[in-house]
Amino acid sequence: MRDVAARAGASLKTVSRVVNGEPGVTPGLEQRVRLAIEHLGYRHHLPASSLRRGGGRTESIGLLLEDVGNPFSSRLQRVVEQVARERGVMTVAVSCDEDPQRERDALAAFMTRRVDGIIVMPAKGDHSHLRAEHEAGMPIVAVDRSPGFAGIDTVLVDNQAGARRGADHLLARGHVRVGFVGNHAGLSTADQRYAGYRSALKGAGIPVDPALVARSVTGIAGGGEAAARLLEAPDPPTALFTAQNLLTIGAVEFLRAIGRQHEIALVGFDDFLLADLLDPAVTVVAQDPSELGARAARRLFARIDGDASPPHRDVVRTRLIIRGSGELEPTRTNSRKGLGTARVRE
Amino acid sequence: MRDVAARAGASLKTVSRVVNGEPGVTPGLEQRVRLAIEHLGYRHHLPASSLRRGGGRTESIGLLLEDVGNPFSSRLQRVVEQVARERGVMTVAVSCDEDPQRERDALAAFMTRRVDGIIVMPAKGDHSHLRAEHEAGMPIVAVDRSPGFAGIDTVLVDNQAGARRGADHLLARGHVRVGFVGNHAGLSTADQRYAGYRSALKGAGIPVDPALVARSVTGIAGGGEAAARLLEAPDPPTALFTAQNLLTIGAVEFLRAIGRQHEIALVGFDDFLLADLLDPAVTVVAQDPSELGARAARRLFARIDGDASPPHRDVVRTRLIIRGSGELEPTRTNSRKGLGTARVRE
DNA sequence: CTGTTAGCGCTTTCAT
DNA sequence: ATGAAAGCGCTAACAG
Repeated sequence: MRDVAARAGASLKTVSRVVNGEPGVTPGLEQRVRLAIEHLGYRHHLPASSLRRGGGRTESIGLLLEDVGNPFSSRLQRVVEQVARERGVMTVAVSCDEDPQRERDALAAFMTRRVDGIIVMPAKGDHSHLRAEHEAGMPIVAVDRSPGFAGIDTVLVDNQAGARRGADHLLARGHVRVGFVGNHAGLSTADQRYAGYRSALKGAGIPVDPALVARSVTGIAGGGEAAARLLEAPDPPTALFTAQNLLTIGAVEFLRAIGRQHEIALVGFDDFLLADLLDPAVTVVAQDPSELGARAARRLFARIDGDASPPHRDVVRTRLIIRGSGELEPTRTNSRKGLGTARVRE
Repeated sequence: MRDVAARAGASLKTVSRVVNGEPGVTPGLEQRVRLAIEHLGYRHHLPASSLRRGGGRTESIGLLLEDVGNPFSSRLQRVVEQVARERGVMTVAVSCDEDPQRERDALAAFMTRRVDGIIVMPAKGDHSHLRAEHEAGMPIVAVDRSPGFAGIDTVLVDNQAGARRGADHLLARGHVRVGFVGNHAGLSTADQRYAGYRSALKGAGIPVDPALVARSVTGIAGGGEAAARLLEAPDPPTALFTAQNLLTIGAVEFLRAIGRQHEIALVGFDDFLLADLLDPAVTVVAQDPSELGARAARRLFARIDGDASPPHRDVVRTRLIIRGSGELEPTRTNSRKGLGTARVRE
């Protein structure tokens, strides 16, 4: 920048003015400065600029996700990035794979880098650090999951109502033995979905049978294994409610592998690509990650812009998408595993 | 930091030493400093630190993708982020949706933020800016697509060989009328895949029929429409080769919608989740985005660490995954479009 | 082992 | 309308 000033025969401040588009520079001078910039290949240095500037915005935000590879997360990221870009802000995304330690590390790294704000999908466990950073003045919005304490903006999905809706859908079809496969117990979303399942059973006057419940299940493989385990119960389920997208996929794979995909009803929480092309197509309780991300981003930027209103709590509704797998009738016979066993359906 | 020094009764430099874990500080003093840091809630300021430090690493890299929402991109991002994290480096991801203008903007933004390096999946079109930044000293690695000029490290997929393999697979099954559905003509990957298709036909002594080729097709909906168009040709294809994951999905949806998924053979380029659960399961030429990302990231960090060797050109092989859709025999009857119109072929 | 001084690249403040 | 000087938070270089 010094070189630019020298070459243009202007002062540092003038160059600064031109670079930042501030008014009060003679067109001729401005032209000379621009030429010098062009000629020298000068690049504005944002970090240095932020340093001196009041408030010191870095024009970047942090996004802390479970796993960028999960379709739900990546759609969320997509829209957050888009909203940020419209403001000239870049998004730094970190996957922490449900690891609280990594979450803490990433949060610390965000602080150190002085991002302007953070959107976080809290892992399970302790969130005191989150609270600490927030109280230190960092704008933070929790998305998809409750941070476990008040005082912070949150944008959540109506998990309990959605899960209840999904389970009710199966019960309405006449299913009495409905299995539940859920992810990480202790995670707010997982717990709420489980609560929704319980509430549906309770509403139908059916007791919860522990043999039909698998919790803290992880990933596609885990979902398949859990489904297998549930179907081995003495009095096995005729329907499954899977509380997360990967678990649903795992269950679908398993049912298909044993050739019972048209026999065991299935409703999944969270939609996924191609769910409508499977056979049977998978009935799901759909969330809207784009909506979630957009609201979270807007909330965050409102805070960054100085909004000091009390913490908001925004809840996005879910939608039941009927496709076929959730509308299968309960089988009357006791279910048998394995292939090729003929059975009566009635 | 000044406050910390004052409270600990030490100098700024000593605090700096403690913060950076430099040797040569008396344990007692160090303890006092740590206490003061804790008490005052002091946070190290990385941007300021970078500014003064030699070379001024920002400990961040830029990742320029087509669309973070595409599974291929998000898996790539995942692994890049992981490699970066192991070095304490954060990843700034930007989706530019094949828009060259956005690509330029994002690149400029990366420069302005002084990222330590950039991994870019070049959009089609002009890449002079890429070259310019690279010559200005920014470490850059092109991934998945050729940047259109030499001099820069690239990590590519063997698109042409992979596509040839996929098309050959269909030809070997006896198909003579093989349709091609590809994305953006002008994009290196798309062009290479098309070249692979042509080379396969040539090898079989079959001329390329323009009526069976759809290029510059975009997205799931586009893939479906293109498949529809091809099947309406006077002498329609008995097999389709779709050159990108979304196009494959679109074609699958369409074939299924018209009930001919067991009749028209299909091989897709790029694997996708659940491809093995569809009916028929979809035969694909699989790429390995994780491998691609890992190699690109390692290459980038080698450059960042000062590697000045000539540009590398790394090619990752593809793998044909046989699942069913690509092994369907050519139908002898003339194909019928729509529903119910019978026609004779020969 | 510890502290002082200078200065990274930029923008503020205040003069001119 | 333009510029000189001071300083953002930190660390390199050199003292003590």
